[in-house]
Amino acid sequence: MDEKNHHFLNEETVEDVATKFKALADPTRVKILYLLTQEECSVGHIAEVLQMTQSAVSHQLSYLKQLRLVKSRRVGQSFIYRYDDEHVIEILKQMIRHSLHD
Amino acid sequence: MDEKNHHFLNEETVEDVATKFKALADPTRVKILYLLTQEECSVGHIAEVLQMTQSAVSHQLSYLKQLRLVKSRRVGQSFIYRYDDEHVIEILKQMIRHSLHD
DNA sequence: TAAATATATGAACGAATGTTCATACTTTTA
DNA sequence: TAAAAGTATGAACATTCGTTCATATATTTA
Repeated sequence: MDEKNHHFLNEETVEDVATKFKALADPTRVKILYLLTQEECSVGHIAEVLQMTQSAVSHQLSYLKQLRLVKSRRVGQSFIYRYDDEHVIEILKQMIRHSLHD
Repeated sequence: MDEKNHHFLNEETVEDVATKFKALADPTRVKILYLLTQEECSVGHIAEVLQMTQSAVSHQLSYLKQLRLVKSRRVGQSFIYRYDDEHVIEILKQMIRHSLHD
């Protein structure tokens, strides 16, 4: 077994992969991102729909934005958020399908 | 926007999805699972290849086993591990591809 | 321009996480 | 059967995480 040639991922790639999965590794963020697959949302709307405080939602959106998984634009006094990484969203949908079919 | 009909995931599904992503949300576990995509491995072999202590590897394998992402069989005094959830492995590979192509 | 509305942000706190260390368990070998 | 080898496991520890609370910032409205 020790003779076998392994293919290794460089450390940077491993960290990046783990970081992106971490973004999906929390129920609140799963709910937020799943909601954003269906429509653009303001912070307040998300908070209302998910029954969470405005602050908690805002913190999580900041987190997701920093990873470029969502982006926002100002509309009046609101900020409208939408997802910004189709590949990650596709992976989220795939995991949801996997969970539902078991 | 508030008129729109949302599709909601039930709480159980959300938790399951987040739990599975959490399993992939750590560099060590990414490395272990990626290694297991290439060959079955004993605990000691993984520890040697990944330059980690036997204990740390064993703990992570227990964690992954509990989630049914890997399984093991005894061979002499060793335990040989392999992955046990093809869908999750496919998702891991997909995220790796995503990271490499950006 | 003062009040109201929507969001962002920093501090604080308890809970969860990943590793290490010591040790127990199981199988093989001498 | 005693020692060696491979693995599992529980406790402890520092670190990270997600939320809450209080408050700051920015835009709109009266």
